[in-house]
Amino acid sequence: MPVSSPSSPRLVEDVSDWFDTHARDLPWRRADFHAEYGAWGTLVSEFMLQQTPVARVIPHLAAWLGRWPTPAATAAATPADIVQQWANLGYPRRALWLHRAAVEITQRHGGEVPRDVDALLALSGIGDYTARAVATFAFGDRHPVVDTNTRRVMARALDGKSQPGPAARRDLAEMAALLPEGDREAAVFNAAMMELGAVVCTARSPRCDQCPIVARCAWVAAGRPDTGDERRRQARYEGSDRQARGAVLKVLRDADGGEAVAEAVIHDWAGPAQRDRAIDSLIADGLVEAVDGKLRLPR
DNA sequence: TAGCCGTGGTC
DNA sequence: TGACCAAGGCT
Repeated sequence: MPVSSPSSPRLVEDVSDWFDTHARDLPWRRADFHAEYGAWGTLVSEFMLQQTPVARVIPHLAAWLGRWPTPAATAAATPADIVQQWANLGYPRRALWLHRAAVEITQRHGGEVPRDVDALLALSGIGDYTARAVATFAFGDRHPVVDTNTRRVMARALDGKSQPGPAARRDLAEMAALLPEGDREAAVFNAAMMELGAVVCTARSPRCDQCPIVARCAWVAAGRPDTGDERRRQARYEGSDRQARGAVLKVLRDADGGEAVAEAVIHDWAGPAQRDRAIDSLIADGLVEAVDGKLRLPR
């Protein structure tokens, strides 16, 4: 007898059925998106979705793929163009990693996004989540795809906890044990768990009255207790080096030719020490170049 | 592995 | 208002 989902077959079925009727109509879920951009489109969307909300990604994704529809086209762009086009999506190192991944795909894989998870993991900026997301959603293969939404749903429904613990390799095994047998069914279930966590089983104020598995949720059965939160808390952003880096980069993105004198990136809230620290770290990351006392986006 | 890395919306 | 949160990954 196939072990499709030993502990909760109905849970898998109900989440998948709910997804069939409630899935949001997102660009990267449309057939014409896959027909036009293939696995590269999926890969780019997943890069942008790393820690950036769906609503902010959508318009940037269309513009990006319209400009650079293939790995080869992306690889041929300059880092300056890449960082500029990334605009305010945040975490601009991701833009550089995406560019690097495009170069690697062009060099190692003949310009075709690899299907193998290990080959995907070997690309810049691709980790456990993105590698399996591409293999599953672009190629239809059967892998556990675990993001923060999936981990929260599992923590609540299966473990009776209000929030998931810190991300761990064990999450992949837990999700793998739930996956239905068929490739197609597994892909749907992966997407369904993410969707449920994103729109119903949310971090704050979950909509349990709209949940397809509320009747089998361990956390609800326990009375929705606050079981604590072991996740790391984000460092304060206001006044941080991250904010200083963001401010410096914004000046360069907005500057004519992506170039500005160092003095022009001073900010009232950042002293010269923090400014220099931000600039140095941006240079170390390859996001900024210093030439003749001027700063510019990398060429 | 813990700390770090943007930006803007939400409550 | 400020803390929390977001389809993570790298070092």
